[in-house]
Amino acid sequence: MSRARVLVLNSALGPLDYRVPHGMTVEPGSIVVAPLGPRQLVGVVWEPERMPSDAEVGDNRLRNLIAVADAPPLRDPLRRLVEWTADYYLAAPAAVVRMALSSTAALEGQKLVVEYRATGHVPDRLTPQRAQALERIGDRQGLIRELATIADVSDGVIRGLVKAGAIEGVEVDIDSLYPLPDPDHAPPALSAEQAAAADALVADVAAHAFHPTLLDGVTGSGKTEVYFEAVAEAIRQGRQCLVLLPEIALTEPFLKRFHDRFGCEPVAWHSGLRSSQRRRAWRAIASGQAAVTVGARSALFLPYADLGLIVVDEAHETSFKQEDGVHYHARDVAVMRGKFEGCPVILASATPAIETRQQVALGNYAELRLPGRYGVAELPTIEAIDLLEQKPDRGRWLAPSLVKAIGETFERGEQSLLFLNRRGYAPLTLCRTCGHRFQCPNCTAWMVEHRLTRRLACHHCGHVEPVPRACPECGDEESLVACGPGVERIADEVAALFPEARVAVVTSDTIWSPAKAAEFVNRMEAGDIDIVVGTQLVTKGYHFPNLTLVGVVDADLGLEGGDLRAAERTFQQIRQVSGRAGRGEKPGHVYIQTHSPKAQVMQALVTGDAETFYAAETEARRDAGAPPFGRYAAIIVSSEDQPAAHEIARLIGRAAPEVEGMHVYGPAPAPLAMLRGRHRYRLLVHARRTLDVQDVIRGWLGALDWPAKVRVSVDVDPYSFL
DNA sequence: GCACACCGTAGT
DNA sequence: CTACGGTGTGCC
Repeated sequence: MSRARVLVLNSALGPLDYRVPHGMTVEPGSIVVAPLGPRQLVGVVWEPERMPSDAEVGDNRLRNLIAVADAPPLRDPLRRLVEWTADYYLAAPAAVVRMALSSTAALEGQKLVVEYRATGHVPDRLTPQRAQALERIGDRQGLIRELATIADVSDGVIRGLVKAGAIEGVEVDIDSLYPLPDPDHAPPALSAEQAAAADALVADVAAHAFHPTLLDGVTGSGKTEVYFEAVAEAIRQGRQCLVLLPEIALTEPFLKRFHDRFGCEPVAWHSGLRSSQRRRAWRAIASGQAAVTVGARSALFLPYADLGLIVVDEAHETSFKQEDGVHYHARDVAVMRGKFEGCPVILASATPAIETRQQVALGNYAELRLPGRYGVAELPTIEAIDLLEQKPDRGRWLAPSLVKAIGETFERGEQSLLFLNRRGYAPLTLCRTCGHRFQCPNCTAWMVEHRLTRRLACHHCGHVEPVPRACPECGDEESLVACGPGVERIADEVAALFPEARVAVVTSDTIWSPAKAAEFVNRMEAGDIDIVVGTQLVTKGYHFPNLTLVGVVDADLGLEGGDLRAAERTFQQIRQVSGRAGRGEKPGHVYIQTHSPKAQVMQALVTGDAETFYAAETEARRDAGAPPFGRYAAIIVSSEDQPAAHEIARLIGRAAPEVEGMHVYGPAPAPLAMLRGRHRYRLLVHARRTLDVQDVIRGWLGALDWPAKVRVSVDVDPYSFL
């Protein structure tokens, strides 16, 4: 009798064994449908020795597999990646497999749809509508609805023509093919530096071997053009490429640049896809038809048929770290995928993470540097504005010299960008009379006022409520005041200062789809916007030659909270947004508003001396035993029932094993003590780099038990300390 | 994660 | 005795 071990898509369950019925064949990686109780679940066949089950189930208790999906089996490298990810991030293998099978519609097999086209036969009764339809349709083919639109007639006319034999139906695959990018469509003229870097990357692609490279170039140095040459080489070899971007908003400008270089768009993968688009992309990726896929981090686990190159663009971005579900870091998992697939991995960044630079220092990653800006563009001048010296008026946030610079830029007909990493109008609303503060009912967080939507919103759980006229505490009317600035408030200030200027607010609230991003890019390029006020969304990827001024409204914002990467993140973010200035022929200027212009980060930004900053930051990390010289893991205990969460957190704390080279802090209430209605406690594990913390935590938590209402999640290599 | 069994209690 | 919600457990 033939049995199969199956990872069913249920995170609460380990691998389950099934009987393979007569006439069915499966192999490791086969995607199958399995019965589970009264239900049917999708699962993946796995090697039993790689996925041990805790209790062997006898042959007589096995149920039959129901079906094998009409999709290629998950290949070895992907299965090894799933195992590694589950192991490293202490996640259920099923939760990781789920990311690979992220389109249920794709598993339903090939689907045909009937399209219609002219037969050449002229019908006996040729009415004017029929004649018009046949003429406009020509040799085009499509659904009846589409043909009717093309011909500008009702679908009744088309149906009549089908009946009369002038149009016939043909069955075609519902998933139309993606166009093949042409590696020689429009090769750019590369500088000598760029060409040298491109050559090295092309050689790596040709070598068909795992080889991670940090492509380190200042903003505007033409990193994209360089790695596009490696992409072109992979296309020539008929192998697939994956380009990871940190957020959906960046896909739009990327698609455009890709189209310019390769003559068509790549396959896009992100959370905004409709299920039919998702299905089409998934099947094209699995069959090998998709030559180049660009996507958010979730594209990393897709079942590429033959992956020849992985690029992680803006590789330092912290948004590559997934904060819920499986807490993986896409940059690190990308390197592992390259290792299992045996293909090169390019990490492109103007401000690489210290972790990545350390890998270079250790000789694990190669490095290619692009020190100069491409073409005529010069790096912008950078100046700090001391907010203690140049105090904006009460209720204002822009210092006089920045206002003056914005005015001059506007006069010259050039564009300005003001960066503030805070959505909405004001981060806190309170009552002047009684001091009441608006707090989210589900989270330990203030409600943020959004004037565009006239709502108070919680940025953690999405709870929204209308802004009341009167204080809910004391009933006073007109007593509510907004405290602190958000981008909307800065936009108001700018509009008041420069009434003729056209101001755009760019945040995830206004740019929530690739189409919205495209619209913004078009308006910027057409010169329909004079001043942009935006969050981190505008700090990277965009290339606007007429944008010459960047103002950082509050450079100190990211330094609050004492996160171990705060200084590094501030440096990266401001450096990145500075890079938006002066990318064309006109020189760029950057003003950084800060309360501590003497601080090391600010000095590094002003002088442009990245090396000194990185060296000091690296030493500080080494002294503290912080990553990459030591490791952290966070254990988060949460429950709607606060005493239960507290009790289990204490239980876990008491059970902490004594391990040489490891220290456990807490439990303590998490900084976000309540999130989405769940009370949270945190423990922080700090360990020596060489210690297998995952193994220790597995043993530690594995010996404990807690009620189902309490959730315990582990965040290995945490980026968020909330 | 979900379906279903099991339990207690309010309501008849 | 039933109707309902809350909790617990197996699923191969």
